[in-house]
Amino acid sequence: MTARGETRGRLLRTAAELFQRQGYHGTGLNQVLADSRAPKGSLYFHFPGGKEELAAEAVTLSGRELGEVFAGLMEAAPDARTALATVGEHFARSLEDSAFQKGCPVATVALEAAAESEPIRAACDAVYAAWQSVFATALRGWGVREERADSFADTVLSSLQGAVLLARIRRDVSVIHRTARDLGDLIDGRSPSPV
Amino acid sequence: MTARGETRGRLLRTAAELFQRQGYHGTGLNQVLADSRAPKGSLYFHFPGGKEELAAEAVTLSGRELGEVFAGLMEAAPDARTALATVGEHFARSLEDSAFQKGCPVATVALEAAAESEPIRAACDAVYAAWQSVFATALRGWGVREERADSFADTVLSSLQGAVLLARIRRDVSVIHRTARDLGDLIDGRSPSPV
DNA sequence: CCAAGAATAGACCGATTGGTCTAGAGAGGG
DNA sequence: CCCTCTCTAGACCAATCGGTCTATTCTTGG
Repeated sequence: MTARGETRGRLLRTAAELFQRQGYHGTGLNQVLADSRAPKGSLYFHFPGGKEELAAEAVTLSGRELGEVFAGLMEAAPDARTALATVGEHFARSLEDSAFQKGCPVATVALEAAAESEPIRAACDAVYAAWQSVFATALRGWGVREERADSFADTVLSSLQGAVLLARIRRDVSVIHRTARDLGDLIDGRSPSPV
Repeated sequence: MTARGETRGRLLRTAAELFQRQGYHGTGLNQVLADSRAPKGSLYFHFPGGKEELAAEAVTLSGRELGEVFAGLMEAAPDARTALATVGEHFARSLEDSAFQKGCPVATVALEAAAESEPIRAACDAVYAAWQSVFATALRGWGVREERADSFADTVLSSLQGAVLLARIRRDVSVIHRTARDLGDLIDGRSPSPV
């Protein structure tokens, strides 16, 4: 019937999706259970730590997947400007395709739960660290000075996170594209491109 | 005894503080009531719309106050670089003074509730629009080309929001300072300053 | 073929949630 | 003085919360 570990995976997927849309406290376990078509016993069998453990793993999962998307986009892009535009486009499409419900899969849970749950905070921290590393590696490949790559990658990560947040609230993705372009200007070290 | 409207104001203050620290769904009305030393009847008398109306007004309040702080800092700073450093310093101190519990008073509630409550979304939207306007005005005063000021102000707002988010998760404010410096570089239109 | 462990299934729990409702205290104008 | 309106006070409600527990159904190795 159900393959080993399938229920566990389905719970994780459902949880990741719901946490991304509704946040940590805004998502009830009963909803996760119903959407996963799993009984409560299975949840606490696979995640003895309860909601907290489920959230930490869900964030880790979506973070790893999105990180792999980033890495792929970085590899395919010829330069920083193009890469940032592509990443911005990815977030913009995710927002628009979900009626502005799905922004960053980490940010909401991070802000909500980081103060009260160390495991969740650590999971979010690890995801952001991995993303930053992807950006830093790519920037080095495009000739950014070694000692500046990490710092720049942080700025890229910050700006994108903020832009996705703003876009979600405004229900308008244009801020993402403009921010991505400004980041390109910054990394190229040239004066901002005229509009 | 209690002056007119005093209870209402106390409820708003308490709510703003708790929502900033714990988010919308993470904060129960009973806690707001207890911290405000107000009975439930008063809450629903002053805020017939319940929790939703309370949150919208609380976000508006803290947003306006922080916006005034921004305006003051902009006015006092001689140039964009200095101003951004000062704003970053303000957020950094808020985080450190609160054991990384108090980041942006809007972002958490915005991400949590924007999708499910239009009044709250609109309130957050208005706060961000006001902040953006403060930055844009200041940038124009520092010689940024008129048609670029609004767009730059958006990038500044995005980057700061993201940096404060990252700093809170990492429990390390350095990303705020570095992002503020990079923003200064961008606006000055010069190559990034060597480390 | 059967015993043992893995996993499912859901009833059940106390606590808490946001919200409603009735009663009465307090103050100000007539 | 007293009536009226504002506001306080908190009991009460159904619904939902995250979590525990026991019973049962699979699956698999011996």
